[in-house]
Amino acid sequence: MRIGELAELAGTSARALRYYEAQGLLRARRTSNGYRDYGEDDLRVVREIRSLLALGFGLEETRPFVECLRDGHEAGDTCPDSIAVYRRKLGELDACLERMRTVRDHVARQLEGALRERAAAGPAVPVLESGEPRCFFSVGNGVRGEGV
Amino acid sequence: MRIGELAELAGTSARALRYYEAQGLLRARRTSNGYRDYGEDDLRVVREIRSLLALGFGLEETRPFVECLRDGHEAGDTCPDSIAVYRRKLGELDACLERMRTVRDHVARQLEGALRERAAAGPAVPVLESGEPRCFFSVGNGVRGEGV
DNA sequence: CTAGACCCTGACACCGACGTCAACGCCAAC
DNA sequence: GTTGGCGTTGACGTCGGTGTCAGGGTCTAG
Repeated sequence: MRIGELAELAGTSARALRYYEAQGLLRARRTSNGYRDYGEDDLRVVREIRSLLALGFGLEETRPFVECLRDGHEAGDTCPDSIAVYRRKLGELDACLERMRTVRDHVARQLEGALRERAAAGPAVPVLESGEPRCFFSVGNGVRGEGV
Repeated sequence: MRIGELAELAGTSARALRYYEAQGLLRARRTSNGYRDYGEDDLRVVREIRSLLALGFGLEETRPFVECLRDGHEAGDTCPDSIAVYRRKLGELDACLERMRTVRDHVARQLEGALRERAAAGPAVPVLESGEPRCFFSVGNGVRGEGV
C-alpha cells in the first residue's frame, strides 16, 4: 500500500510516517516510480508507535518496541528492552503523579487562603469553564500524550 | 537596583527579567545612562511570577497576579482574576491527575501482561535506574514546572 | 589609561512531533 | 491535453521560557 493509505489506516498523517522513517523507525520499499510501498507489518509497527505516543512515550522510546516487532515477535512489548522502557516509564509516571499531587494540594491551599483573606470583593467568580481542559503531560522530555 | 541584582535576589536571570518586561509583566524606570532601575515592589512582582511558574503556571497566567500586586494589594492572589486562575488551574491539575493515573495503570497492566507472556528470555531486566526521573508536566500549554 | 564588571539591543538556538508550503513528478479519467 | 489527486524532497514554522552569542556602551578601581 502507499503512504496515504497507511496513514489513514493508522490514524495519522503521511507527514508523520515520513518523519518516523527519517528517525529510522520505519523502512519503506519503493515502487518503480519512487513511491513508498508498505505491507501489513508496517501497519502493525505504525500502530504500535501511535499507541505508545498516545501514552506519552517519546518517539525514541518506541524504538525497542519497533525493533521487537521487526524481530518477528507477535507483540512489540515482549522483548527485554521494551520491558525496560515500560519499567522506566512507570517510575517516571509515579514520580510525576506524586509531584502533581503536591502541586495540586499547594494550589488548593493557596486558593483557600486567598478566599479566606477577603470576605467579599468581586462579583462572584464564575466557578470554572475554560473550553477544553485538556491535559498535556510530558515525562522526561517534551512529548505530549493525548488519548488512551 | 539594577537588573543583575534583581535577578539574583529573585533567583533568576537578567535574560528572564527582560523577557517578562517584553511580555508586559514588568516595567522598569531607566537611569540616565539607559540602565533599568527597579524597586522593592518589582522584586515582589518577580517573586510572584517565579513561584507561579514553578507551580506549572504559564507566564500569561501570572498576569492577573502581577496586576493585582500592582493595584496595591499586599498579596497577588486576592483579586478575582487571580482566584479564577487558581480555580482553573486546579481543575486542569485534577483532570491531568486523573489522566495520568489512567495511563499509569494502563502501562502497569501492559508491563504485567508482557512479563507473563514470556517465562524467561533476557538476562534479568535491571529494575530501574535512570539518572534523574524528573517530572515535567504542562497543563494546557508548554509550561514546565520544577520545584515547589 | 585600561582592565573588568556591569549594562544595552537584537537575534539565533533549543526541545519534539509534526503542520504546512513550495515546487516538482506520476498517473488515471475526461 | 488537461485537470486533479496522489506521490516526492526540502525547508521553515510552531509552542515557552529562557541560554547564549555578537557587538556595542558605561562606569569604577587601580
